[in-house]
Amino acid sequence: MDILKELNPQQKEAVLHTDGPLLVLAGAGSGKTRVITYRIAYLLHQGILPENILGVTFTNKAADEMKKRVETINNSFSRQRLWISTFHSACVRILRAHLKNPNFTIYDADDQNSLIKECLKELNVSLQPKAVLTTISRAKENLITAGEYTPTNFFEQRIKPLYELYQSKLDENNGLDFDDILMKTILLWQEYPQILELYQNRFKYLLVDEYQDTNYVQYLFTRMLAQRHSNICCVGDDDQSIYSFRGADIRNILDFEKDYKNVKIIRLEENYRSTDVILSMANRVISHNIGRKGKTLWTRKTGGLPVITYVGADEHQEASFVARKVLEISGKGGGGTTLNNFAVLYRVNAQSRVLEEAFRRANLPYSIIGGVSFYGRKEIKDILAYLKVMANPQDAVSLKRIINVPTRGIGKTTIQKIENSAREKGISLYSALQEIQTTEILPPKATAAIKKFVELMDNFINLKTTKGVLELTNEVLDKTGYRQELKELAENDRLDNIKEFLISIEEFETSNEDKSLEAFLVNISLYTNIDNWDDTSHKVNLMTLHSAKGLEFSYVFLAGLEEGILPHINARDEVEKEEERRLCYVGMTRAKEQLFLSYAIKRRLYSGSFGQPSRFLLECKGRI
DNA sequence: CATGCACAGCTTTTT
DNA sequence: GCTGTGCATG
Repeated sequence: MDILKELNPQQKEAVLHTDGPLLVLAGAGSGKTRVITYRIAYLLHQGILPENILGVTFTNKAADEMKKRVETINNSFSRQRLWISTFHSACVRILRAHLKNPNFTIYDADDQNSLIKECLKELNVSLQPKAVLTTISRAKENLITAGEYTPTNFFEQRIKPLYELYQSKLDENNGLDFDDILMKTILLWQEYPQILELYQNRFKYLLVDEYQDTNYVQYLFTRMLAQRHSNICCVGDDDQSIYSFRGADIRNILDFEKDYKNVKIIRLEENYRSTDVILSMANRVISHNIGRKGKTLWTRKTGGLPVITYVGADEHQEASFVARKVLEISGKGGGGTTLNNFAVLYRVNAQSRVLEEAFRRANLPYSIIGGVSFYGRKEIKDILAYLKVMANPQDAVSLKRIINVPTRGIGKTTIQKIENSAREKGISLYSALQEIQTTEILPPKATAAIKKFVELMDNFINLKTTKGVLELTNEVLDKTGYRQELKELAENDRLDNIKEFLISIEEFETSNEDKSLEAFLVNISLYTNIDNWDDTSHKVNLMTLHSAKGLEFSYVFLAGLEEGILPHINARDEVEKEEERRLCYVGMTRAKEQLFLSYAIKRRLYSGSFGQPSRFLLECKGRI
């Protein structure tokens, strides 16, 4: 097979070792994606059926890219039958196939927030919604249901009833939060072993990307599937584990040898990305971490441009320096390097503002990756809420979001009354709205408004059977007066966003087999802002260190290398400090040609003051 | 029911 | 120091 010639000995070994558990410790830029894609292509070449392979990644972008790359190597298989997807979309697919009520709504962070606020109010508890949600999420990540949750301290005692109420509300709404998607899949398998068996038999070959970032449920997912055939290949880098705050457990990769018998471990240590100068600096920083699997990256690219350290008097100077350097390098020789080859990486989103100002002053186009996502915009969420109610009228969170948007005379007290009556009767909020015409607990004006709203929604729901998503959405925009209102208020940005949203629907309809409203909503819910990032437009990329993982750029700036920012002030113990160090390492290893490190002596951020150079700077240079 | 003001709260966030 | 949220007012 010709393709094997394009691999180095270790990569080749990883591709050829198809049977039995395999752990590939792939350093930054060592051709990890190449190994996974070639491995899949090789399996197919060996006559393994596409439906017998499952590849799991963390982002849709990674999954899409992988699928594309497999296709370029080997085009003679049915792409429909090959599953390369994120953990979440794989689980949604499984749940939709086996759950009694498969038209569930996926609740995002916003929806979760509204729901938990309701719970806090109802139970008259004053805790931060975020803290409660994090605790619940952590429980679900560890497969602990509301019923099983056993408090061990006062805080958890207060959480328990909240978790129970929150979960019962989710169930009533037929809604699943992101953690439910994973947890319920495992619970399904535990309850119905024959369903698990079905998938064990189907997926004879498993590939797991970014294994260092898996949490307990994700680990279980792979473990349970692999139990039968043990053909599992996990690829990861313990030095790039940066999501422990989301429940990622570095032990999954460190204990791989204990979990499986006859484990083969292959290290990919040749780096094809960075120059020797950059790499040795990154190596020096990460070597300060203990508890690593241990590996040393090397490169054939000897020498290279020097790493530049800049000390600014304040954050504005630092930002000007970055903009100046970008101008200088990109302008060199009248053409130089295009702007998409530059990235500015920072620890916290709040740092982006000063940088943006500097780029605007310098007339340099930039794009921010992350921050508020497109689908997180109010107008998009409003329209989506209409579509969600159509797909699942039980979804009271979405229903309450749009019941008075645009305003149609259904106020807070009215909603409260109907909610109460719904609870008394034990029916959904939407059913209560439908029944309202025959009761007289409401003033005639409110009753009329509700009647009109229900008529509108019922009409939409009827249209669902005959019209596609695009037509439905246009119908919503027109019949609700939403578009009209935005026009009257001259909200042009929002109108543009809606136009873009309509375009994304068209794209969905042309590129997907299942064009149903339900499929569209799943698609949207599981998409994130990094997924539709256009890395070819000529703009400087601004993003957090977290968002930068998996990406590479010719020129990389690490801004704000100060004690308190990186490592972050909240990273208190040594374990957390090590994760900050890995974050720094991830940032450094993004650079292909040149790396710039900067910090400011004085910085205004959250009214705090920083200014001490980061310990990581000292560690990599030995001096400042 | 929309508007305005005070006030909390602020790390990262693949889904 | 800034921004989004929640409550009170008109």
